[in-house]
Amino acid sequence: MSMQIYNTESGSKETFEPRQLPVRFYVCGLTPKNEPHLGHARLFAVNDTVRRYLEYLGYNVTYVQNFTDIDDKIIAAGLREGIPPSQAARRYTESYFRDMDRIGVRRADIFTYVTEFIPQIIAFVSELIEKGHAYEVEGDVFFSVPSFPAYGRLSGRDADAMLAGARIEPDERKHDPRDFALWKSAKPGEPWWESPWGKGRPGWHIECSTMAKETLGEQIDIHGGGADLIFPHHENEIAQTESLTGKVPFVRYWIHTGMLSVPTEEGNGDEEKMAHSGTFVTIRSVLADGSVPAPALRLYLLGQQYRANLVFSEEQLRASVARWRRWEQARMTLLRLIAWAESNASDETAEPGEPEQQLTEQLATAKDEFLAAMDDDFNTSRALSAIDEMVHRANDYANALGGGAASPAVLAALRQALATLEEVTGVLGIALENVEAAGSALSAERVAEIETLIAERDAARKAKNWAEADRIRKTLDEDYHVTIKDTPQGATWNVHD
RNA sequence: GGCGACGUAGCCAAGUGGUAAGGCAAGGGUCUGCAAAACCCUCAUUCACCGGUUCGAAUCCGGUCGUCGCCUCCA
Repeated sequence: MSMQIYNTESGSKETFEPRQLPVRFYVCGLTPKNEPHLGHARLFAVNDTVRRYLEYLGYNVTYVQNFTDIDDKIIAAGLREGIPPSQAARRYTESYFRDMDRIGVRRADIFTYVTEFIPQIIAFVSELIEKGHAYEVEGDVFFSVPSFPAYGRLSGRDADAMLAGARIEPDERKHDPRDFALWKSAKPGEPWWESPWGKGRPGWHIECSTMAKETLGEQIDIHGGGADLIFPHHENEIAQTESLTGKVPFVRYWIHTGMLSVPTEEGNGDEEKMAHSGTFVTIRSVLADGSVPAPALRLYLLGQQYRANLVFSEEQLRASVARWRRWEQARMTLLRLIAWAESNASDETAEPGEPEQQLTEQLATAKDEFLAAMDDDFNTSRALSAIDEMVHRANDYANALGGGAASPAVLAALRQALATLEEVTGVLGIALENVEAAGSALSAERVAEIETLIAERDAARKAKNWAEADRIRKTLDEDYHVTIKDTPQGATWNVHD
């Protein structure tokens, strides 16, 4: 079964066949005008997962993402904070990297900034004018929608619908109400660049057409973005690029991620799309108190098929934290058992026993399901279930292991289970250790103290001095925030909140 | 008003013709000196509602109700 991708343009799943290698993948990034919110987190986590899966399948991928670092909202952000627009853009670009690093979104191969492509944008616009697809009016340049008959192909809108539904008064300088700005003349006090049409700056839309062409070429394989960009942004990108190059299609697969909304404060069951009317929950705020490890947030965001709209829910976020902790614990258990098996090796037969064979088969079946789910338009919800199954089976196997010595077959089975678990979670970009918690790691002295106490407790337990054993456990719990787990292979511990 | 999507258990969510995955929550049990974690069992005769097609539908068709997104800055 080959991989299927739902293409917005056709409205159906299509077999993925890249035009050429590397796969050319462009994602509409954000306008750095504020702290990134959960909607951004979802968008970039989803596209990062698509990228990781393509690479997992063996494709080389060139992944490009832009920052629209000049825009009305950035100018407003600069005014709001009393800093130049460029500085506001830089500040929130840094916020983007900070937050995305935390939730495991890998850096793009190429990040493009609109302000670094002004000459190319001007050249693009000039050529559109020469080819009769654009016209200048008083320092502004507009794209002529009627010059591009295929307009509306992506969003499924016809001209009548677009005109009938228009809620804003069209600029009367436009030849057609649907025409949109390619270049905007500068108003007093705004940043500007020199152009053949006077001082001004790029309109929204043209930057993506230009930067995609400059970095990936005239035709690309995958273009991602939020579902709210289908119209007009992506419709306009198609019009600009195809009018310029004459090559169709500009994009082979359009991938649009569903919107994330938050319940309104009234609590009446209504919800509002994130970033609409200024309503948004920042990534930073969700991760602030440490109760939601960053990988668990990513797990939450991948919990639904990416095209569906998602209503943010604290309760579901907590459910994802619990799920992630179970995975994390399973990994810890495997690591612990592998260490134990390595130091307690027996020279028994290397023939795998019934439990080992069973575990191996169960994990292979679950992995097949994982791959089938990902092949089916990146159905991460299904894929997560497959990982649950792996964790489940690994824990089951671990529970059945006794003390004593481990045969080579046991060690091999444990290593195989760990490798499988890390492989599939790696494809989804979900780390199985809380790197941020590890950053506040205990000192060596502290660890030594803890291990001394554990040794004392073991001695007390061997002597069946339960009162002393419990006293030590209580000390560890309250003074060291350490939870003890007794296993057939010895006591283990971990730090809790 | 136009375009599109959706409506599955207490919550979230897979499932596009063959008899309802998974997670969280809840209840019971196993293991344990007691715990913790894990594991086992239970938890939708039913998929918004009404008709229709079919041997058979959550899945297809028609209608009704409801929700959401886009059409305007947005990821």
